[in-house]
Amino acid sequence: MKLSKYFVPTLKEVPNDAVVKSHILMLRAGMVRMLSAGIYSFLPVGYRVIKKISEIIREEMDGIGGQEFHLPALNPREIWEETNRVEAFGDTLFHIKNRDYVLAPTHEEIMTYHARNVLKSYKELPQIWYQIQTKFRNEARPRSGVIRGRQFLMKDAYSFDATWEDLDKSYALHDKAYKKIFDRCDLKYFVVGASSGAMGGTGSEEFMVQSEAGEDTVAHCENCGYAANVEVATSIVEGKLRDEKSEEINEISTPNVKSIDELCAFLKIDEKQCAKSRVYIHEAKPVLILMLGNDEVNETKLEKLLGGAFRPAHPDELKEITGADAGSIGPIGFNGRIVADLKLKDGNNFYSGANKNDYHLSGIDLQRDVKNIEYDDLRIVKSGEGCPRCKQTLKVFTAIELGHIFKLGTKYSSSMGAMFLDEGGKENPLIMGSYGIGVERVMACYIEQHNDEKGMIWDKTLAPFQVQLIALNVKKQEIMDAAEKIYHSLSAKGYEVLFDDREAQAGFKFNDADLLGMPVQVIVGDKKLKENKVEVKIRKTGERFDLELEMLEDKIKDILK
RNA sequence: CGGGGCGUAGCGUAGCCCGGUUCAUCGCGCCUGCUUUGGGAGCAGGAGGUCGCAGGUUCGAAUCCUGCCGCCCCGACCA
Repeated sequence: MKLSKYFVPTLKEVPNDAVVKSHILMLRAGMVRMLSAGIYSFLPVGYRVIKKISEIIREEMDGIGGQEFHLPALNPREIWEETNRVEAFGDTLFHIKNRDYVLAPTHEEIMTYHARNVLKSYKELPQIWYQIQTKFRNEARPRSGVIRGRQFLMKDAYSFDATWEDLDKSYALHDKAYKKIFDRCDLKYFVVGASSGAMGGTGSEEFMVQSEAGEDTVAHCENCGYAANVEVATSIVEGKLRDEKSEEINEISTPNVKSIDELCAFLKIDEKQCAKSRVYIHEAKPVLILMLGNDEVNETKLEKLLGGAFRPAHPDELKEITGADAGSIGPIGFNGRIVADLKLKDGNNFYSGANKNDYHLSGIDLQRDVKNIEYDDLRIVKSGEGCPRCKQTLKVFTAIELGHIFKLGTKYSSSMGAMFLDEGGKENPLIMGSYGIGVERVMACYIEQHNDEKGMIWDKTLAPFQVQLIALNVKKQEIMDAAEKIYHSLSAKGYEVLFDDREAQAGFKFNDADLLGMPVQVIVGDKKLKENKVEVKIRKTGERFDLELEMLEDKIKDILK
């Protein structure tokens, strides 16, 4: 492809509404343009990457026996009523105004619709059906460029099995295929497991990539692969907190000390000696939650423990319940249920609020002084804590969900009446799984992981072109002749070559080439051509060297092998 | 949907507080010509704008007021 005729509108400056690295680079490299919030046009270079990712997905899906479909995005609303998902999706579902259609946000219903009309016998199972197709979701807030859009490409797959054991097999096949896909795309990812357990045998796994643009916060252990959403993540409780000798309780005047940090500074103590208090109202009764130091309460865990609705106490309630304001509350004399995080278990010599404004107590022994105390895992896991599985260090960070595999069970087949006859002639609902990959997210995540200050860095697998051929000074006939010759011979060998034949300064072309980030740059210039040589630059390493013209093809073959 | 920010040429911006003789600025990009050609060139000339939209205040509005639209960020939400 000749760049002089190819639509690649690169930008030198960063468009002001892009914040996320991948978004900035995709815009600057002329790969995408925004049409409206969360709606993007893919330009030729960007679309080449999408096609390559799609092709890898196809190969791996076909490899596990998947059959590719292409379903309509326009769906009659009534099909969605069968599973009650018009209501479930609510405002996220796009509705067509002048006919009773919706724009499909996913395709469980449509796949199940086809399955119920066709799959009548266990002999026809298992089936894996998939497609790579545009989805529509009326996201309240699209963000991060292509990462969260109102219209996006998704590979969605659905499995139909006769038994739960067979579902496990279909699920395992997808798990394997997904790992191959993301490995081939050269993504550094990890898997977050979640055994929902709502229906026997159901489960799901999310394939995640670490990114500041991520929307989930996860705890991950690089050593053993433990990964969990921070809402449910746990960490090991380190060491003992109990000193040999328990001090006596002592009241200390602490004027204007509110936070743990202020308390530590004021008394010159470590935060690990402090028990922080949080009061919640559960079923109209106060519950005191004690946390060690600056640990935060994980309300998801708390909800599991308390069951039912609860909320943080209002400031005026605090005063009424404890006799003090936030900052001076503690367990001694607290009238109500007291639950402490496991890190505090049976500890002594703690500092905590005195339930009297501007006073704290020292020498609190939870064993001795707080008789009715309960313990549970209530804290939000923080980076640096120990992995619950292998005790190595956990990292907490935000991540993007790239893919999700899910054992659906019979939810859709039951509600839509998709039944088959088993060996005994008995009618059963099909047992289903669903499996998704966000195609643009694969691209965005790749760019997030493979870039430098100059631009993107493509590996040969996903690169829009493998070689960027740069002719310096296109007005010189010898240079153009040589470059044209290289262009045609490499193209003839099947290489994808982007030929920069534009009339521009050398620096301009080098910068564009670095921005676009093709794996290999071949530079044809005056001086080296006189020695019958061209220069080759490897984008990833920055390495550059001169090569005899005759050696070029072999070398490129070698680099791209 | 709540909070914050922004909207001036293809992109990035100045001017807005304090309305008018800097009032539409500057850089990049674009067009023409000449020069230049190994890290985003130089000179000369040129094209490109309903200052997001609508209404209001005023002798006069990019500038002040009201409403709307759009975009970004934070949060809530996310089968």
